[in-house]
Parts: sequence; C-alpha cells; structure tokens
Amino acid sequence: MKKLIAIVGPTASGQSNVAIELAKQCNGEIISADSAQVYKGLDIGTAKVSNSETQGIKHYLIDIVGAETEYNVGEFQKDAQNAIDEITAKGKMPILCGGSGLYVNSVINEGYDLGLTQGDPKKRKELAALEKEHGQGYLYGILAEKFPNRAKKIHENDYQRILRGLEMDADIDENYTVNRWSSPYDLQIFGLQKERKLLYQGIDERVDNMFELGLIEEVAAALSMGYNPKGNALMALGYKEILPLLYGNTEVEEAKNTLKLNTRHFAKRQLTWFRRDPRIIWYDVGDFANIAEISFAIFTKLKQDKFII
RNA sequence: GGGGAGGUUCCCGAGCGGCCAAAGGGGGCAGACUGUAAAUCUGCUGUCUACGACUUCGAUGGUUCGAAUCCAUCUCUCCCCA
Repeated sequence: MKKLIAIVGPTASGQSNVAIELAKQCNGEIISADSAQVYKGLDIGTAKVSNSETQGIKHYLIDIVGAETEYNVGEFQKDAQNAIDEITAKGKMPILCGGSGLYVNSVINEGYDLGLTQGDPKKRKELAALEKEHGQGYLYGILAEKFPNRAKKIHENDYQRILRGLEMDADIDENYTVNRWSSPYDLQIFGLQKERKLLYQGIDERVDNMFELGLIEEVAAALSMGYNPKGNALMALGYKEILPLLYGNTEVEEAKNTLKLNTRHFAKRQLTWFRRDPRIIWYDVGDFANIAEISFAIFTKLKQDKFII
C-alpha cells in the first residue's frame, strides 16, 4: 500500500507552508488539492505559494490548466493519483495538501467512484431550460420520480445537485461505498485549526494583502487571457467579488469586504467538511510558535507511528 | 429659537391596540456535500428548571381587560427654516 500524508484545513490556516516544511523534513513532494490553484494566471486570489516559498519542493497540480479548460474533481482524482504514483516511484513521500474537501476526499477515500457519468454541460443547459419552462421544482419532481433514493438525499432547493442527479441519468446510490473512511492508501491525515477569531482575523489580513499585491489587476488580466467571467475559474473566491468592480458596479472597499466575508463563510464550510472525518489528527495553530514547530510536531508523530523512518 | 422625522431584539429594517419574543434581510453558530465544490444547499439564533414560565421594542408615568403599537413628560438622533 502506498503511503500518503494529507494536510488539510481552512484557508489561511497555514497548511501550504506546513506542508513545505514537512516535505523538507521527510523527503516529500506536494500535491495541491485546490480547485482554483490548478488554473494558470490565478495566483494572488488563490494564494498560490510563490517560487521562493516552495523552497525547491516540487508542487503538483498547480498551474496545470488555462482559460480554455473547465477543470473538475474527476480530472483531479486521476491527476492526483498519477502524481502520487510518480512521487512514490521516485522514492519520495507524497503530501496531499489543500482545502478543497471534495478534491481531497476523492483521492483519500476508497471507492469514490466518480466515473459513472461524466459532467455534461450541454445536458445541464437543456435541463436548466426545462426548469425555466415548467417552473421551479419541476426538475426535482422528475428526479424524485426517476431516482427516488437519490432525490431523498438532495434538498429540493439544491438546484445544482438536482441538475447533477439528472445529468448522470443513473441511480448511483447503490454504488456508494459502505465504509466511507477507508482509504486506498496507507494514510496519515492532519488538520490545521485556529481559534475562530484568529482565523477570521487572518483571513481579513490576507485579503487586504491580496489587494496590495494587485488582485484587481490580476482579475482584469485573467479576463484578457480569455477566462470566462461566468466560468468555474472566475467563480472562485477572490475573482467573482472583483468582477463587478471591473464593470464599475461596486467600490473597492465594498468588494474587499465582500471577499472577506465570503472567505470567512468558506473557511467555515471547510471546517464543517473536515471535522466529520474521524481520521484527522488536529493541530491548533495557536499552540505553536511558528510553522516550523507545527511541521516538526507532525514529523515527530509520523516517526513515533513509524510511518516514516 | 421655530418646524418636521424618528429611536424596535448583535446590525439593518417591518410592525402601529390583542393572532408579537415581534415579518424580512444581514451577521453569528451548526449541518449537508460522490465530476460546477473557493460551488450548491439546509437548520438554529431573547432567557430559563423549556408542550410552560420569565425579561425585551429610548426612559419614566398614564389610558386600557390587554400596549412595541394610544396619551404625557423627559431624553437622544436626523432633516429643514432661523
């Protein structure tokens, strides 16, 4: 069984840097599990680690696609599995690090069978048109009729999942894994936590910093690179809040505050996502003097467990 | 100094005699999550010894069976005229 270390946590909890420190200590390489960092040109808003920050540690799955691509979990799952194989083959330790919960789970968990049906934008559009034509709730009705089991699990207002449910045109419930928390890897998973107040404070600071680094210019540049203002990439935090600014529909301060707020909400969702995974060993950032100490604590734990020698 | 508008639960904001612990929104908290996931969606949100009780709608005093809603005084805020 291949070994895999995962480091997860909400944005601005310092996971990227902890992962780098850890990689240095245990001869590792990092696989980013981040749905937005895969896009080229989106650097500031996604808080990508800079070249100097990586300290020579190789990072996978950052900057792998451009404006023409709509990336998604399915591709990520494959790409990440390949990266793990590649790193392992080199005799190094793969470290999966990031805050996109679904992305993380798709590689970390057994039987995450995404393969049944691919995403189908055309079909989604057709379905959306139907809903418009027949009124709200129409699609849910169809879903309930065709796949009652699946419909039971989806709230009638969760439009996106309803679309997905119908798009698949298959009752995938039967294919769900029974044991959700078993892994195809010899897995060690660590979570970074922060007192809520400090977490939010950190987010505010990070957002201020993004604006100073030129976030607005970056979004404008992304548009000229061909990124679709309505596409997945620019729907990400840090981009969708800036777009109205570029169109003159809001003020800088307002956009900044919106981004801070949305990021706090996002961090909360991340916490909710990861909290339910009983395998995660949590570290409170506030208990440590710096990043290096956290990674050392993790390193020590891994040694104790004989996960690394 | 004169005239007008108004002070509602963490915030904004409805309510204008009983159906009001008080609409709605925001925020906060909690949750869901299997190819859009930095997305999408849900629940809770005065206190308590909790199918009942208690304290809230600027303050005090009144009218009334009953007030956030009516009256009086006070107080604060905003706008207009001087």
